[in-house]
Amino acid sequence: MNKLSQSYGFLLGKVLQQMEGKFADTLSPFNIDARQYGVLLFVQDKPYSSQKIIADRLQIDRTTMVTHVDHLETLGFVERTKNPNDRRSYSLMITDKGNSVLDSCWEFLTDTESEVLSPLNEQEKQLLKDMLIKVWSSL
Amino acid sequence: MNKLSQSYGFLLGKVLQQMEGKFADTLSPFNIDARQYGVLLFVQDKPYSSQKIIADRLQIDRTTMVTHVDHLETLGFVERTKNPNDRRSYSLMITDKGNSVLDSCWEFLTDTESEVLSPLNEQEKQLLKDMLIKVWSSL
DNA sequence: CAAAATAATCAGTTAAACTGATTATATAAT
DNA sequence: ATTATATAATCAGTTTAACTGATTATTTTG
Repeated sequence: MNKLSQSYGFLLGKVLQQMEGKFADTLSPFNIDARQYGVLLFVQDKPYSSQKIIADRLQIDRTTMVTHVDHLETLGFVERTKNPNDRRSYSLMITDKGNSVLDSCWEFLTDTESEVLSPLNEQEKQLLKDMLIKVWSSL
Repeated sequence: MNKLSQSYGFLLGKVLQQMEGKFADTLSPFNIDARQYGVLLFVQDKPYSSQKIIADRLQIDRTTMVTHVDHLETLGFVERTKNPNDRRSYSLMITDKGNSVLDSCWEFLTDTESEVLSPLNEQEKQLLKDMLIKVWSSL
């Protein structure tokens, strides 16, 4: 076994590359990518969030967030309303259409994850998730 | 805990994003990125490989591989020589300079990985590596 | 009230990977 | 042996995603 295929960066990247390709199969019919799906999930979970909040939590560039939200708004998946307590920012809300897209895709996306991680048993998958959450929480 | 921060795709992506940012600090003084470092590691491990072989093994697009190798060759880190058994392909060889770049960076890169994964203990890190290798091997 | 900070946006740039076509060489089929 | 097919590498041009730096509107601080 060589250095490259022992390195975390390489391994994480290749596993992710595989997943993202398959995610795209599910999401492209809805004209969004995995990051936009993530933003939509965030807005569903934390309604009234501002773009700044989402950008910070998801570590997405502020200007990139603008284009993501523009896109989701154009598709009618989220709505921007001015936050009355701070009119510089928007309160984002997911729409019924947005909710239905999340629902339509969720099972396919988790199936994709399971498919890619199929060499692992249930216990290992849970362990992997726990470890990744532990690491992500510390960032 | 919400759906997003429970999803493997999201978690893998964010952990990787963190690592790649730090890898860049180590590698940019040498004017290469993590993928080019990976190609260089591959060539060190499997000398005489063709671009096609590397592209297949590392799942990198063939034309992207051309630019990676162009770049590494320009920097004097690899050499292209025509394979006498199949003059369509090159045999790539790492140079002394290439070896020395690999050596100079390796410790910093593995330290970066450890730093990002620092919430995990040694046993967990090994377990994570084993699981990622298991998944990657199946792809 | 004036100055500094913040949220969102915009125009323009950079960077990475991809598409499709081309050249040189090798392999397979008749 | 000759023709047709396949392969490795390359090139020009496109696409895509994210980033930089400046601007506007609004809020907070001094």
